[in-house]
Amino acid sequence: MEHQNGDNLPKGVALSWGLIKQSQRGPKRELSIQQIIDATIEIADKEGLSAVSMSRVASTLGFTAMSLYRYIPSKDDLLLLIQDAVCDISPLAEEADSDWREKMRQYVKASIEIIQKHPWFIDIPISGVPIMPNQLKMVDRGLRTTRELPLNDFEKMSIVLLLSGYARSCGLIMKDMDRAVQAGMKPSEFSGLAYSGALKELVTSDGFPDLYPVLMSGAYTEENQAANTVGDDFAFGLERILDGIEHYLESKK
Amino acid sequence: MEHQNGDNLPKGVALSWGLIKQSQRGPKRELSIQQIIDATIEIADKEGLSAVSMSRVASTLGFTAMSLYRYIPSKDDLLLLIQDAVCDISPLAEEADSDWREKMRQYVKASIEIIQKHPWFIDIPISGVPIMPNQLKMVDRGLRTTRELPLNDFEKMSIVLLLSGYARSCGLIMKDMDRAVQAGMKPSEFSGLAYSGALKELVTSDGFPDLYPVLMSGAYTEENQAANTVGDDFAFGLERILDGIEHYLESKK
DNA sequence: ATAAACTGTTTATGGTATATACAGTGTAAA
DNA sequence: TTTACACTGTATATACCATAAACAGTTTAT
Repeated sequence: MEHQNGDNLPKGVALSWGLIKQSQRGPKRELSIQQIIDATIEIADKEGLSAVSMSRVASTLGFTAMSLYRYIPSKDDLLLLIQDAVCDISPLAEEADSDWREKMRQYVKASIEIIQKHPWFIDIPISGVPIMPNQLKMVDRGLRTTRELPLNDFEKMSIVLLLSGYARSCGLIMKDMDRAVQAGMKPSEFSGLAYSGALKELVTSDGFPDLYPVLMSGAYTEENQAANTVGDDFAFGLERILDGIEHYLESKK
Repeated sequence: MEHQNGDNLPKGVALSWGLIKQSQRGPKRELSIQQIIDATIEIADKEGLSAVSMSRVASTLGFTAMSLYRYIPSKDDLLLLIQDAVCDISPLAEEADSDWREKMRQYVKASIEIIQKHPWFIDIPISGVPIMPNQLKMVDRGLRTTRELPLNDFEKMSIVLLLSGYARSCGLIMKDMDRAVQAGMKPSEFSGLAYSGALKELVTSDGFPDLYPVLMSGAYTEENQAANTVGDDFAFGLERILDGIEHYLESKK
């Protein structure tokens, strides 16, 4: 039996699980991984992921760039760590006494909110199936929405994949909208995206027969709707997913 | 009326639309944007996105790094261009005489295949709503699956969002699986992901009550299934989406 | 007391994207 | 034909970046 601490994990992942032994000798540490993560998130929130560099993070904390490497193996690991950090949803909303549809709605909503609070989240490419603690907490919470349902494990995982993928898609678009609004566009006159005017000249009815009417009507760039529009669209797609799941549950009886 | 060529577009986007004027004077160009794009894709396909640098691309073509800047404004633009380039699905499969469910299946399949053929695709963060020609071709094709359906433009866009987001989620996971298999893991004995052993020691039933059984059964890391498993999972989620859409269509009657 | 193991820093290396200045080249206007 | 110009690809230079290596100081175990 292998009772190893699972050290074949990437170092950044091992760090996030707290699997790093700390020997006693040597001076006390003046920094902590948490401080580094917090500082990095603050920079990324304010100025975007491109503003994050090792020296920038370090100087924010009053240290040199190289000092960070006593705590974190590489910048890529740091990015994984901040991605995992913002997945911490410890104080999760009331979810006890609601049906599975409402639980799934809340799960998707929570996932989207992470992206909205931290738009850089989506700029960090997903390297694979989640294996970090808070990300797995999210998966756990997603699975919880299916706890009472008569589904096998594969079915449950597929549903979580469905929901989280949808949340990611919505988060991406809502991030766009938020950014456009913040950039000073009045929702009333131009709540759509910045390039809708140009697109309308480029998208022809010949080359894009099905996109053309949707673009012209403003539905593609969400022009003629208030800020809650995407919220509505978001809800629409989600309800279709939930309907599909419900239909499947009924078909199994 | 503004009959401008829509020059408020980002330069890389304008390039992809062929909106760049070409004056007559000066020496003939020895390169072309297409050559650059092709060379970049070839490098990325073989060695991953991290192997792509301006000098690497240029030297592959027998030129200096700076020469590329006579064709492409920046590396970021180049990445957008290759992302759009592989979205070219001109020879699209038979889609004429099939019902909408089958059309949607084919659309999702085509989207996933792009990611499988070009695993770097998902490593390029999506900057926003698609505005490049081939990406819009994909959107157009997605909308086409809804042509015969009694839906308004917003409903159609929501459905395309649903389908493309799901394709992206599946593509991500299938990319993982492919990579693991290529790395030499025998599907029979260990078709799961590399870290499932470590995870099983870290994910406790207290902290992850709903994930724990799923992980232990092997469903999370897809251990005990052949390579086509994800194909099955992929199909499962998609059928739920389609059921949900069908349910909605019926409810409108 | 001493050696070991750690700390943060300094310095150095090789990489990156890309601004700028340049010499050559083909076309358009004189 | 001459000349001016707008382009070409290149060479050079800048400023950044991640991070390896060497270092001097500090705490603890022996």
